[in-house]
Amino acid sequence: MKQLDELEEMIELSKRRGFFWPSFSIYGGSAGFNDYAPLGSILKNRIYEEWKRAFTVIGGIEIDSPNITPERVLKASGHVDKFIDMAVACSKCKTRYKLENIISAPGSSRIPETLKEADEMVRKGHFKCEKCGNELTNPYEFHLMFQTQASDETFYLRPETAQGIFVNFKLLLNYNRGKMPMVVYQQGKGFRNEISPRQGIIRQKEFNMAEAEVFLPESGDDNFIPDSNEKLILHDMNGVDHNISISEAVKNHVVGSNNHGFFMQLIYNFVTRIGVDKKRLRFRQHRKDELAHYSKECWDLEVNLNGSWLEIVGIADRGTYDLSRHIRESGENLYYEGEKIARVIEPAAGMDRIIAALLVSNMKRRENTYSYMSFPPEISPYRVAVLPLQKKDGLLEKARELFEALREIEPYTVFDESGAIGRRYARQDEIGTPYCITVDYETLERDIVTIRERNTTKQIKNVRIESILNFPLFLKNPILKEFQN
RNA sequence: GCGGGAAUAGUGUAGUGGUUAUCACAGGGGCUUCCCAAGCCCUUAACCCGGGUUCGAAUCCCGGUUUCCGCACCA
Repeated sequence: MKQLDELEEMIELSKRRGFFWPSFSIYGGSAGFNDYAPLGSILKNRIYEEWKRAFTVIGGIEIDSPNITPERVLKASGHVDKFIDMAVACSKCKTRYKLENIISAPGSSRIPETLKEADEMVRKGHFKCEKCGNELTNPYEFHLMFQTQASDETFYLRPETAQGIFVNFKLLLNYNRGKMPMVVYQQGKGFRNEISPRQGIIRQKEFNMAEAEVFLPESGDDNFIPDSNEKLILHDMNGVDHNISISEAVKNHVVGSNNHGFFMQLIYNFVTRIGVDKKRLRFRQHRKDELAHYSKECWDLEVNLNGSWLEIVGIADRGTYDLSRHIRESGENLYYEGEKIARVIEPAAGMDRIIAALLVSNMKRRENTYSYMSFPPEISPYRVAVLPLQKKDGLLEKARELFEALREIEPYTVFDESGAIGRRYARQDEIGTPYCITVDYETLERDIVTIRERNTTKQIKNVRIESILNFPLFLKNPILKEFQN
């Protein structure tokens, strides 16, 4: 078998065991789309639960708004103008240029609004291809948002979930009885017409995101204060690495505000809590020239995969950009306390990339070369497996009886009777099931079983069945604490 | 989007014009063992799609799709 890199290995495992796979494959597939398979679907839900938890414990509230968004909304947000690029390709050497970059050269004019206008400007400008010197002609539009029509109105599939929150600001603030700061989060799909989707779930045309809009009072910086002393790597806009805690980073003005720092910390805690390897993480600050049209300061949480850095969460300071725009375009009162406009910090997570990071982080290999997934038990798709030591002598029936009972308190329980016991442990290891319960001859005699832990392969013998079934949450069972010693 | 490789069971692969399409792992069944993918037997399962060349195509040619690597793009 050829040597796979860690990403290829993860993709291979995902297809084989059922975390995710390419969509529509019986019809030849379609680039940039993937299905979450059965295990991946559970995993994704688990991660969303943790995301919700992280924001709910600080008082956040959740909404769920449509994917299909009227043009007016995205016009106001700036996406319609910023997301439809015009480009020119060199007819000789095929090099492509963004029209914006070519025209906006020396002291020149505004950006054209229509294709006709662009064509005219390109003709007059006599722009030359930088590579081969050929003259550039025939600009074309490049849509980064998917467009659709309904009853003569133009809609787009949303490129981010954020706007669904901004347009609801007034209703949300009213719901929140006027209280600021206000934290609103949303999970859902986002859509971008990527030119070249790559690497499974890492770059897709339709993807899962989770965003939170943190609405802050106009002034002050004491609403949320980071308080962790854990040192992280902060790679600033000048390319300098700071190995300091976020609290220190705020004091040293590496990070712009306490509020911003707090949410960087919250995101870091969330991502590491679900099991992404700390050693693979760093924060990287956006340079001025790469900031989004709405953003003043932005820190990406990046994960190291295959030796290169990949953005998994962005924490952006959007300032008052979005609310101001919607106030202007809609004419609605999106102020608080009269004339004040809330400032916004936005953590925006790419859930699919987090899942990729999680899978790669947890793929472990034993000395005997067999592999296991070291997910935290709360995150593992299945929490426990029930295995008869063999099928004969009533063990199968006894095990099934335990399985049926256990499933009532822990639905994510697997039953596996086929093949040798070692093979079944290995099977559960590969999908990350943290505990296996084995039913053997002593179970028949004395109602006791053996529990085996995934990461260590250690076993606890002589566990009474009733002491398993008496706990409403299997993972909270004190018996499992023994594995921690 | 461009350029170059590639596409064969669930996964990884062998196969340079005529094969019953190779092998391993995984899966299912059985025997054996009875706590870590052991062994033996049986078994399920594949040539990306569409055209063309040819008596004959998994194999050669063209187009498409997907995928990988570069370039570009990534608000």
